[in-house]
Amino acid sequence: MSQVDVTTSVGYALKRAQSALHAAMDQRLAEVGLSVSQYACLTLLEQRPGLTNAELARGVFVTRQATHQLLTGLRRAGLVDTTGSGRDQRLSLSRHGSTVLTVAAAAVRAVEDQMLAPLSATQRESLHRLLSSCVEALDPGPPPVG
Amino acid sequence: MSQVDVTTSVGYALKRAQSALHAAMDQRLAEVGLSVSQYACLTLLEQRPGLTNAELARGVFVTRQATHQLLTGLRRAGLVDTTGSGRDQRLSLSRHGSTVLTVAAAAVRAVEDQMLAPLSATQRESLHRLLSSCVEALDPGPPPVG
DNA sequence: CCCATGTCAGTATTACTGACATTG
DNA sequence: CCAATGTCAGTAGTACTGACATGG
Repeated sequence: MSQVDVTTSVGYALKRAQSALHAAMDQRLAEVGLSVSQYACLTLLEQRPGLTNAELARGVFVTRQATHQLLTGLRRAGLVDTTGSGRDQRLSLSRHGSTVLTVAAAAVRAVEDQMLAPLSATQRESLHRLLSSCVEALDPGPPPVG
Repeated sequence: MSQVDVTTSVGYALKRAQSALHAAMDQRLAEVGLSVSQYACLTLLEQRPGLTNAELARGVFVTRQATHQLLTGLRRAGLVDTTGSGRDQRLSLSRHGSTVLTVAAAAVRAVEDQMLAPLSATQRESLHRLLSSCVEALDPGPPPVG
């Protein structure tokens, strides 16, 4: 009687969908040796090579300390290269990193395809547009990375 | 060039939306002294009074150990009552718990309303339906609590 | 001098696995 | 006996805040 019905709540459906997606991604990415967070970093670095750690952090919405230790693992695995020194250390995928990301991205795409399988192309676009509206309504901030 | 474009990916939009929603809920619920997880437990207990801890755990998709410590906090705060003993301990909201949940639910509803503000009633139903399809496509398991 | 950054360290939170007694 | 449960304990993974040196 507290005015929130789980079977009707869009928020609940949203949580369930994201949770299922994350779980599926986590499972598939584990086969490539990546966590979801690591995958997110690699994806951003591929699309925007030359980011600094701080910029990367802003791009994935965590602190620079969090990405710092993420990157420690990625560097140790030889997936990410650092060029430059001092305050201005630029990040980019190594050759190996690109290869791994290609495999990982294929796995992620497979999961996403499974999720969207019951939807038509029009419905997929609708979903994307509706979700984007929701994000903007909650967070009027700037989505892209500087 | 790894076939995943962040600006097009439904999965990314989904993650962003849920993340924004969770953050907003977390902030509002903190004013009532609840975490999102605790709120989820209270909501389920209101709709299905008499659940055991193990059933509650299945309902919120975590282990019974996780809900056990969640409940420790909720009991200490006087929000949840336990009746019965042994293996069959039934849970329910206390009078105070109901009151708190009412306030919390109002806060959550406000957040959800903000999120859905740019959407028409028809669009909200669409979004809910599309998300439900996604969940089912990823996880053909049974959603409800036994 | 100032601000952003890289980095090290510690802390908090959370859910997990393991283990065990109990109960129906 | 067995399966499920409540419970205690330890572990892991993650992101956080604090602090400090550096560099432009």
